[in-house]
Parts: sequence; structure tokens; C-alpha cells
Amino acid sequence: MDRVAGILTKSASVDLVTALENLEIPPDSKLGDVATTISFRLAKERKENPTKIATDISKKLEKAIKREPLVERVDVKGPYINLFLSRGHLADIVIREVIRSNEDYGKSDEFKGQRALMEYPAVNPSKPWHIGHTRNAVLGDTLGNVLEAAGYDVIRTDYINNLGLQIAQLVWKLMKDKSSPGDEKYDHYLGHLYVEVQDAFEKDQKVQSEIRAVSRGLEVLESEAAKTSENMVTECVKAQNQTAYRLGIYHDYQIWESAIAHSGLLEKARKMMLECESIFTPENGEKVGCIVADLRTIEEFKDMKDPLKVLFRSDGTRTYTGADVATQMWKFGIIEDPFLYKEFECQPNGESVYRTAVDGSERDLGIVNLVFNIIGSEQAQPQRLVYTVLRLLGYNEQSDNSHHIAYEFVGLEDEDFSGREGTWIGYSCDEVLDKAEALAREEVDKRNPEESDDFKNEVAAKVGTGAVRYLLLKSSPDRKITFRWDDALDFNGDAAPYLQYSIARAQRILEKAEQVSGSEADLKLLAAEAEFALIKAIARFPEEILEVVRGLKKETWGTGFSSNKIASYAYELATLFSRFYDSCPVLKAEADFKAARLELVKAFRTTMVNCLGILGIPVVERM
RNA sequence: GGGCCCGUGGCCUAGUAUGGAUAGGGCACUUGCCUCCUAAGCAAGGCGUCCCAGGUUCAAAUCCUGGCGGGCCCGCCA
Repeated sequence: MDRVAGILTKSASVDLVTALENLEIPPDSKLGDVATTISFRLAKERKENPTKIATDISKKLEKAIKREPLVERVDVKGPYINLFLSRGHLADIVIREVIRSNEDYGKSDEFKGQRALMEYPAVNPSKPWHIGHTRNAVLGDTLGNVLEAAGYDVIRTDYINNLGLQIAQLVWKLMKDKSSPGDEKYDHYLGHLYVEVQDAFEKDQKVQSEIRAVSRGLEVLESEAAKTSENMVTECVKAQNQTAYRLGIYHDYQIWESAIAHSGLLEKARKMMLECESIFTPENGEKVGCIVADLRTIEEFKDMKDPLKVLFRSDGTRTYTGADVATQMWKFGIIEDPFLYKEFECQPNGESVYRTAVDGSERDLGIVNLVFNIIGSEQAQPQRLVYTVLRLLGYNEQSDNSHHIAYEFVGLEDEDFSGREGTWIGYSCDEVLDKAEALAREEVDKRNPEESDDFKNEVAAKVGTGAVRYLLLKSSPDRKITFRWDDALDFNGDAAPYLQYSIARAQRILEKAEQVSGSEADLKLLAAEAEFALIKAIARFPEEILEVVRGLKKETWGTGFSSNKIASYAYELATLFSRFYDSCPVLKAEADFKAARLELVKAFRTTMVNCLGILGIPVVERM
């Protein structure tokens, strides 16, 4: 693209940026490989007929391409100027580049030096992840991978709210009943228990007051409630992490709410807030004694029912908004890190995840430029409010660099998931993964009856988790997903197994081939339609990733993360490989072609493996 | 009352930021292809008022205005 833009610059006498902006890929490759619509733009400026301009430019281009071996031919169709690339030449450039970069193909250093802190999925430690939480986690994890590929340093954090009402209810129940999970996975056990507690809580005033007492006890370090909670939450988070690990999701830090309460963070934040002109304590009215942010002067909040947003209640406790502001200040290092950390557990990827704890030690998280909070889109307004308060406090840059990665919920045909009502039962992430795995296992069995159980189980697990991740990534995050088993368990067509299968096929070819070194192959032979289409797609990969990162722009509803673009790129790449696979035999081709095609297969495999790496979809070499 | 998101063949969905060539996929349906590198595949076929109405433009699924339908948000709650 860059090279084509270069010659266009000279021939159409426009600057490079303009040239690049007006380049596109034609709707049909028969029309050309690259096209420019520059004539429309110039027509407007010069008030001339665009077709005439296109003809003029193409004449100059004809001459220019004589010195550019990559471009073979220029073709004018009305106002469109279409360029045809030299297939062999492109093959040579692209495949050499992929082989040279290998596992780094697709990475760039465009954002080198930037550090991002992410928070996801922040599921209450009182239940198992359901498929909606899983969307959050998978989006967060994938965004982290994308950022890293673009050169970012990424800190992945999770938030553990171990002081909420839900926890108090469960602690109350555990202290009262002494029931035990038995064989049940701990997070599932709590999730079921939670549904039971709701009944008692809603019907019985006495239970409500007891639970309120437990709730107060949670903040007192040595209380029985706090100890029970500590054990319960630890077990639950461990159980939830087992689910995360199945999906290949790992974290660096867990921020526990109880640690925030004992860290002094809130007090520091309160002090800083009170120094700000727009944050004050009303002396009369219904919010007397609270600490409020005055949003009356801010256009987007002035129509709130009451534009005085409470950050600290009249009894001195923080509201969620107040806590969110304080945490956001911590994330950016506006408030010096007050936390102590200790290892929570060692993850299957070999890295430890640390949690905040009163008996931990200091750690240096370093400076963070950007913060990404992965949160459902229903929290768009509260998130903007937090970022607005940062601005009121004078931290404009941090406010601008605060991103709410918003996504819509996953629901069922006719209802949403609710922890309280237990509608998630049957749709927990574990259950969905189990079903996907079981079905994958059947399919693997059909195809590889003579393989070992270990092999079958391993492949089934990879296919199952891949399918679930892909399902959640392929829809644009601003779309609601209606969960249907038929979709989740459809392994044909636009689904992860298709992507994994393409690698398995490439892998088989390479395994069966005798070793051929890259230098011997004449890559210019790769000029068949299917080869050329595949090569063009491979060439686009680094740019596809960067486009997604550049597209992370703040909108009113949140920052859009186009996970679906990467998913559909992967699908397109797999499709083009399948067509190549069908129309261009590799192993049975003549020696010259075989050597060249083997290099193309390698380049494809590298690109696809790297792309699946970003999507977090496991690579399967045989299936 | 104010704000946000979504609306594209029977179902799901890309494309909307930055207007551009015949609206691209998948599922389901019909047909053909395994003596040939794995058929979780490939090839071919039918299926469309791009929610509606105006407007801007040489050009609108895309931009603007006004509607309609669905979802969500506007607490000292959590």
C-alpha cells in the first residue's frame, strides 16, 4: 500500500497522506488489486470531470510503474483507477517478510513505550462466571493481546469485590448453616446458595438486619465474618480462575475491595477531592453532609435528576462512584500506590497472580498512560461520570486516557441472566465449555478413532474453548448476543474449528513434505488466483491489527473495540487457505511449484497461528 | 423529561468512523465433488423495501432531520 501510494503521490501531484486516504481494495479482485478514488476528490477541487482526471493520472502512472516492479498494470474504469500488482513479486516480498518475522509477524512497535492497565472481568466472588461474564473476560483478554501486539506494555488486573451485599448474604448463610460444597465446584456451590439466600432475605426482616450486621463485620479485620469471608472468597476466586484458565485468561493483579478499605486510598482521594472547587459538602438541602461533585456546568450531565453526584455519603462512607474515582486515581498513579501485595496463586502459564493484602509487601507497578475498564455498556454514564470527576480534579490527560470498553450483554431468547433469580443456571461458562468440549470430543473421535484418549481430550478441550471464545469475539461488542446452543455448538462455517482446521491441514502438508529450504524456492512462481488471494490476505495481517488499535477511540457510549474485525480477518484468511488447498496441490505439484507452495503454506501457518494467538484460540495441529 | 446502543434475505451477521463500482459472510435449504496433502472442507444455486419518511450529494446501508420498533441508563441502591 505504501509503495503504491508513493507512486500515486507523484503522478497525481497530491501528498502521501491524501494518496493513502484515497486508496482502497476494489470490491472484486477482477477489477484490480488496489484502486484509487482520488479522481473524485480532485474533481471537486478542480471542478473537472472525474473520468477525465482519472485518465490523465493513469497516463502518468503508466510511466511511473515502469520503475516500480511491484505494480504491473494500470487500468482505468470510468473515474476509478485500478492497479494490478505483479503476483510473483508480491509473493516474494510477503513470504520473505513472514518467514523473517516468524512469531513476530503481525507485531509492531507503533505504540512502543506506552503502558496500559486493564481491568476485567470483575465478577463478584459469589458465583460462577456465566456466559455474559465470559464475554467480558474474553474481550478484555483479547484487547490485551492486541495492545501487546501493537507494542504496548499491558498490566492485567481484576477487581474482587469481597465487601458487597452478596458476600454478606453468603457469609451469613455459611456462618449459620455450615453446609459444605461436597463435590461441587466452589463457585457453583456459592451460586446456588446465593439463590437460596434471596428467598430468606426478601421475606424476613430479621434476616435482613442480621445480614446488615455481617456486612459491617466484613470491614473489621479480626471479625468472624471477615475470616469466613476471606476463606470463602479465596476459594471462590480460585474456582473462578479455573474457568479463566480453561479459556487461557490470566492476570497480573487482583485488587480486593477489602484491601482498598484498609489502604488509606479513600481518605487520600477524599482529601484531594475536597481541594477541588466543584466538589464540596452542601450545607443544606437533602444532600447535606455528603461530599458531592457539582455537575451542573457540564453539558452532558446537567439534565440528571440531581446533578450533584454523591461521592461520599453523609455518614462518611464512599459510594460506588466515589470508590471508582479513587481507584481510577490509583490506576494512573495520581495517588501513590497504597497497596501491599502477595501471591494469590501460580497460574498454569507459569506466572504468578498477585492480590492486594494487608500482610503483603510493596510492588512497583510503574507508570501507566492508559486505563481500560472492560464493563457492560449499561454503565456508560457512570463511567463517563468517573472520568469527568477526574477532569474536575484537574487530571485532564488521565481523563482523556480513561477508556470504558463497553459491550452489550449476553442473554437468552426471552430473558437475561440474573444471579439473584438463578437464570444463569445451565449457562455458566463451565457448563457451556463442558458441552462444547463433549461435542468436540465426539467429532474428534469420529475422525481419529485410533488415537489415545489423552489426544482426544486435549484436542476436544482446545476446540471447545476456541469455539466459545470465537463466538464471543465475532460479534461487534455493541451488539447483544442471544445465546443459543445451536450457534455455540455449530462447528461448521464461521466458527473457531474452521480456523483451527485450516492450521491442521497446513500442518499435515508440512509434516509430509521433505525439508525444503526457503532459499531454493522460487517464490515468483506463486501466481495462481488462489495463491495470489491468499498472499494478499497474509500481507494485510499487520495492518489489520493496527487498524483495530487505532480504532480505539472514545465515543459517548464507550471506547469501541472491534474484536469482530480480527475474528473476520481470521475467517477470511482460513477461507482463502481452504480455496488454495483445494485448487493448488502442494505435495503432488512439480518440484519447483512444490517448493514455492510449501513456503506459502508455512507463511500461512505462521500468520494464522499468530492471529489465533491474539484471539486466544488454541492452535490444534491435528484434529 | 433527558441521554446511549441496536434495526441489513427465514435466522445470525459484516460493511456505517473517513459516502464511491454488482450490499459481503455464515446457519438452514437445493445440487455436484473424498482411488487425490484431513469433507470440521470445496464448487454451484435460490433467498434483499439495507426499519420508515424527508433532506444533502455527481453518488447514501453509510451523512443530516423527523418518526417507528427493541434494549439500556439517568439513586446517599449495589
